[in-house]
Amino acid sequence: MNTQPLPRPTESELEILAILWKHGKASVRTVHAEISKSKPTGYTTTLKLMQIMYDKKLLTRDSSSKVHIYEPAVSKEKTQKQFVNKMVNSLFSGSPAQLVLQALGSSNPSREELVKIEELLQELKSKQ
Amino acid sequence: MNTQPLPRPTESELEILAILWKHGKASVRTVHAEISKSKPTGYTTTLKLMQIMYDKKLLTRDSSSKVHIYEPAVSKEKTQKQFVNKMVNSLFSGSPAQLVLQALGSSNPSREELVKIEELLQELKSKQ
DNA sequence: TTCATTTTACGAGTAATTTCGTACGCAATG
DNA sequence: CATTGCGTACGAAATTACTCGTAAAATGAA
Repeated sequence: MNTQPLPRPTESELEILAILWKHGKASVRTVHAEISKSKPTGYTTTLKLMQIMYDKKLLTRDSSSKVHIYEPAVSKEKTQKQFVNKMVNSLFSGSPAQLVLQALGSSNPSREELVKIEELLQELKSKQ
Repeated sequence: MNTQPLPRPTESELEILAILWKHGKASVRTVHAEISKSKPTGYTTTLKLMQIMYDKKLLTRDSSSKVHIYEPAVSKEKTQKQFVNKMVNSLFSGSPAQLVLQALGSSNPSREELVKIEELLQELKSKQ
């Protein structure tokens, strides 16, 4: 039970999630250090954002010691799906294949990736 | 040469663009009628949004008659690219192929679409 | 214990997006 | 020519997202 859909993360929240998906767990300090590599921002800004994400249940945290340790409460895969769906609906008339064509067209996939895609393609074909 | 990148459309602006891409040209009345099928909203809300989009140069308009006729000033394809890029960067570590795998995985493409994707795939392979 | 440092909590300001009320113009109808 | 209906313009409120200053609690070193 209890699988109500969490709100879609905002743009800034996504940056934080990306870092936490990479690290697994981290303190605000760590996340902020990482973020400020690419964009200048105050420590308390990152803190506040992570607190909001905690309230929204996008993150969990261990507050048993002074330094709270945060962890993503949503998986990268689920979140990717959420955004892909949204995009397919709003920009690709509900057709994922159209998105695939667009994404493939503007990419330079390695041979390895091409092979993976082909495999998946064969599998889908056989299921039809 | 005046090809400065236009701002990414917001979520509501995207709904309007979607309708205009379908219709080619349309009045506020027409767009609003279409939008209010799916979500209740005031006429002047749609009007204001379209005026803002006009100011931002996302739309052009013919105001020679009383009823202004609006038209998209950005192509569907360019806009799709813009959003796909953004998404690839923020959620797929910059790898379009990862996005493709995700999108393919959660889709039920028709045989015809599968074939199109395969063709593109072969083309990419040969180019390598 | 006292002091400096690190961290969280909280309130509030700013900015962007969305919403809508109101005014006003114009044209058709009586 | 008044009235009604339909359109645009515009200002501003409401909502959401982002930013930061300040205060207070916890920690640990002198």
